[in-house]
This record gives sequence, structure tokens and C-alpha cells, in this order.
Amino acid sequence: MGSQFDLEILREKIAGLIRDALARGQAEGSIPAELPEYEVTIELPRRSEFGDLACNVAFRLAGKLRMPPRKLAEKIAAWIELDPEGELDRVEAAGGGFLNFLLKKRVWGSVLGRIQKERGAYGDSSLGAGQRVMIEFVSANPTGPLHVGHGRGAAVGDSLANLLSVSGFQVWKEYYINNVGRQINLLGQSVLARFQERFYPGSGLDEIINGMPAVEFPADGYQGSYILDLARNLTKQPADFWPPPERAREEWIRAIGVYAGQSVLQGIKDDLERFGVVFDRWVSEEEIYRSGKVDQVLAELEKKDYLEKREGATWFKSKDAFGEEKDRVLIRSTGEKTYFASDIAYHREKFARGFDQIVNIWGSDHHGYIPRVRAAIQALGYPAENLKVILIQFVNLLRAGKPVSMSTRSGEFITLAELVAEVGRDAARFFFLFRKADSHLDFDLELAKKQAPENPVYYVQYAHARVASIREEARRMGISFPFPEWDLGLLTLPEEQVLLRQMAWFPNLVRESARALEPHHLTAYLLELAGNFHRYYHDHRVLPSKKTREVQRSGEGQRSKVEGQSQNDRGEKDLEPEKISNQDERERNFEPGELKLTYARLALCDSIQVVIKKGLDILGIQAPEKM
RNA sequence: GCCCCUGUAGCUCAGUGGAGAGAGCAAAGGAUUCCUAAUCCUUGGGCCGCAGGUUCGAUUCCUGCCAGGGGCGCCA
Repeated sequence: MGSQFDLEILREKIAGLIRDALARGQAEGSIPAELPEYEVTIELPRRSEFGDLACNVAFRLAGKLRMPPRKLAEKIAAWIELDPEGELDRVEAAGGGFLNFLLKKRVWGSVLGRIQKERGAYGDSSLGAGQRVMIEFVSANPTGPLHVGHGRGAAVGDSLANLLSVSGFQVWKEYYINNVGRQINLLGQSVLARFQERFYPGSGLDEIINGMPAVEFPADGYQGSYILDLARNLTKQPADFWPPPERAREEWIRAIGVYAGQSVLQGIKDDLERFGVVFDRWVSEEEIYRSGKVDQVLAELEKKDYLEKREGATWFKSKDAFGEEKDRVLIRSTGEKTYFASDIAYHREKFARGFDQIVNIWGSDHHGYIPRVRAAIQALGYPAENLKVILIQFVNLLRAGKPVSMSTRSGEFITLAELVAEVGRDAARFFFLFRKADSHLDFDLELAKKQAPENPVYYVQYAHARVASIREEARRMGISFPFPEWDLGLLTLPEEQVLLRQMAWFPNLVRESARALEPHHLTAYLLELAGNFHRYYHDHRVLPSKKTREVQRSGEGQRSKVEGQSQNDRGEKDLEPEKISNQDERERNFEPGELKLTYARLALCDSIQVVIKKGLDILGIQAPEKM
């Protein structure tokens, strides 16, 4: 099985070798005793001809040492002392001055030992060192159903939470409900007006309706058909739901608004659950107010002299104190507090609860809002750099090449629920995570819906299912885990080496994606891994072929025929039919060398499946055993 | 006017301070006696928006310009 493989340790080891080599050069006087600051980074070269790992340190130092990079690289290569027992086979200077390292044949294969041992934990890291991170995302106002843009935020936030979670962070997910203020009143007014328009006669509620103040549909009211549903559902409310007739119009609107908001919120919760997104806490603006935290935070800002009364309103002095564009209103001249005021209270609560990092996922239309929130956080004495904001760019929804309009107000929008119903949860999530969050996304409904090869999500899922199928077929043949042994030295095909290298890189990819808060790197990685696997599968057999077995049983001329069969399998030709020690029943049916190769390749395929599953898990996409 | 995002193949987009710049789609043609053809192979296709700068080296970093999208409220 070989020793545990860890690419990070290996990279460190190589960097150390290079530093030692430079020290040796200094000792023999070939390079100055005083070296400028330099960094040694070990990378996976793009092309396999350039070795297994590469270093560009010669380029970095060449200028300072007044030496051509290539020449310096050659010197460093000569100074490097390789441990004959270690993983490295040789090092050479290449190109304009690269140091290319070649590993011994078996080294990449040993990554399978690690994957098989760690299984679902492969890719996990302790990057976060237990730091607590809060991710606040979606947080759509409960004034209408979630639309496609919210879906993108949900997919990004949820997979980012998974990504950070496997990277050693303690993650907490929150949805902030803006259920105070004008929008909710507008919702209430819209619903109540529709109710009066449609359900006045014969709804059995004549007495209540007679007692209710007349409400006209607002000019900027909500137009969607869900408003009609909400109005219709009012007829099912019990008598004590309705405010007493003599109460003011505002109270009626507020009561209906609260009802409608709760109802819409329930719909949002259901949609998100169907989308596979679960929050640790739903916190409402109304709660923040009720707890007194808004007044508290305003008092604190007042005490620190960050507030100013002017033109009848109370302002946060963000311009002079924090170089913001202008001061911002916290309390309107009407006495109402702004959204910003309660948001400051909410953000203070986030820090006060002890989160080390706070991530907000907002629509890109909020970008102008970020500086003032940072300013407020600073004003309260918290480190603003611990707040990271990911902006989600707009989703451009296309159907048959034509853009689909998405405006909550006009009522012509595609909801997240409709999207999931049409293309499925997995395809929707994959497409949302296909691109950088802050780049515009074209979402082609027709493509996402297609259960066809040009649809990338099925391509990746199929690779996973295909391995399951191979394993099932192997089981039918009597070959199943655990294997008596597997000789990873047999995985010598270039295609196999590529797959092994790619899987060895996976933990690094996960860690870097977590560091950058960018889950979209995983989709590209999975597509590439799946592609390499599909090609490998197509060109090479994993399981013993029937033909071989027939030849084996017939007992004549098998060698030449078997070798002829595997002509394009360079690895197989090298196989010696050596005896293997295990006395397993199944081995009577197969030629021993072939069985060993099958074990190795099954381990490879199984590991590919483990990695694909892990990647899909992080993205929140299912990994089917059968398709 | 100021701010954010984007500009890479016909289309949609990855990617990288380094070694002939990648994928999918689209177009054309091909591949299955045995592990799923939801797969694979072949073929074309590129001033990496433009111009400077930093660098041994820029598609990548910086500046300016051009183009597209978005934001600049006592809305949320």
C-alpha cells in the first residue's frame, strides 16, 4: 500500500532541499553569503513533460545575483542532495530556469492509500483552526417568493459553509429577515387592497369587510400572483385575526402585512429546504428591535460622539470620522429608524457573539452599502477587516436564447421554486456554482434541463455512478473490498498518473478555495477529474475481461492472446504473472497478474469516486450510485 | 460625475507573474463482441478589449482609455 502520501509535506520537503542547496552554494562561495529575501514555492506544472513538481526560485534570485536564471537553476540542481530512500527520483534545470522535480514511479500511487484510509475526510484540513465563522446569506425580504438571483446566493452561501466547515472552521449560517418598515407595509396594503377588490361580495366575511377601512392598491404595490393567493387565504382566517373595525387604517395594513410576511417567509423556508439549504438561525429585524439592541447601539454611538442631529433627523457621522462619501441617516425626521440602524445593531450582535469572521453574501446592488457598515463596525470598536462581503452578481436567465425578465415588482419573474421544479436541484446548484460569484451569470434553462452530455452536472454525476457500476460488476465477479493487497506500482499508464496527481492536488484545491471563499473552483476541478476518468475508462479495462477468462480456462495460447489484447495498455504488458500469496477462492478464476492489476485499478476508481463525492458534497449536489 | 463587476475561440465561460493559452457548446466526421454510448476520439478555430508602466518575463499586477452590466435615497 505504501506510505501515507501528503503533498503538502512533500512540497515543504522540496522547498527545504532548495534552501539547503542555496546554503551549500553560499558555503562554497559560488553565490553571496547575503541573499535577499526570497520565497520558495513548489507548484504542480501545467504540462506533465515539465516534471511532477516545479520551482521557479532561480528566476526570483537571478536578477539579484546577476546570473542568468537558467545557469542558476543548473547550479541549484547540482547542489541539491536527494535522499536515495525518499520520494524524489531526480531534479533537473529546464526551460529558462525552472527546477523540475521527478518523483519515483510509485509516489503518486501512494495517494490512494491516503484516500482509502481517510475516505470522506479526504480534503479536510485544519486551515480554520477552529475559528468561528458566521455566514449570513439569502436574507431576502419576506415580501415575495425567492427568485433565481436569491437561488444563486443560497447556493454560494451554502456551499461556502460546507467548504469552510471541511476546512476546520466552525460555521454558523444565518438568515436575516427584514420584516420591519415600509416594504412590509406595502405588502400589507397590496394584499388588503386585492382582498377588497376580489373578495368583498359573498365571502361570508361581510361584517368584517364592512368594518374595515377602504384601502386602495398602492402605485408601487406588489404585483405577483402570490399576492392574490395571500388575499384569498385571508378568507380562511379566524374572526379574532382581524383588527377591531374602529382601528386605524395603518393598524389594519400592519396586521395584514405581518400575516402576509409570515406567510411569505414560510414559503421561503420551504423553497430553501427543497433546495437543500438549512440555516442554523433565522433572525428577524423585528426581534432585534424588540430586544432593545437598536436603541442600545444608537446610545453607544451617541456616547462615542458619532451621531449628529440635523434637519430633524439623526445622522451617523461617517463622512468626517471614516472618510465615507457622506453621513448616513439612522433616525428619520419622522422618528422611524432606518434599515441601516437595525443592521448596525445586528452586526454588533454578530461580533459580540464571538465570531472570528463574518461573511455576508449580498446582491451586487449592495456594494455601495459596504463602506458604511464597515464604518459602523469600526465605530463600535470591532475590526472591520473581519467582515468579508461576497457580492453576488446578477443572474441572466435565458430561455430559448431570450432573456427572461426578473423583477419582483412587475410580477414577471421566475421563482427559485419554479427553477428547481424545472431543472432540478442538482443542476440548479451546479450552474449557480459554475462561475465566480461576482461575475455575471448566464443561466440557460434549456441547457440545465437537458439530461444530455452537454450538461456538465450529469457529466460529473455520471462519473460517480460509473464507478459504482464497476464496483457492482466486480462484486458479481467475486471481487470486492477489501482486497488482499494492491500494488500501486502497477498504475503506470500516463492516464493513471494524471488521475493520481490530480487527486493528490485535491486537498490543496479545497484549502485554497476556502481561503479565497470561492467554491466555484470545485466545479471546474470536478469536470476535469470526471473527464479524465471517462477517457481512462473508455481506453482501459478496470476489471478482467471475459475474453481473458475464456482464454485462461481453455488453457491454450493464452499469453500471446492476452498480450495482443492489451497492446495499447503499456502498463499491462510489463506485468509478470508472479504468484500472489493470498489464497482467495476468486483467484482461481483469474490470471494472477491480471487480478493484481484489477485490484490496483479498482482502488484507483474507488478513490476517484471518493473525491468526486467529496467535491459534490461540498457543493451540495447529490452523488448518485445509479443514473 | 463617483464607485463595484465584467471584457480570453463563433457562443457561454474557466485559468495563470513564467515553459506552444483551456473546457463545454456549436460545426464536420468517426468509435460499442465484455466494466452504463448520460461515454470517447479526430478536425478546424485566439492581437487573452486598447495603450502605456512595473518585471529577467504580463493574458495575469498597476495606471489611463474604450465597451457592457449594476450601484450611488430621511428605500430595504
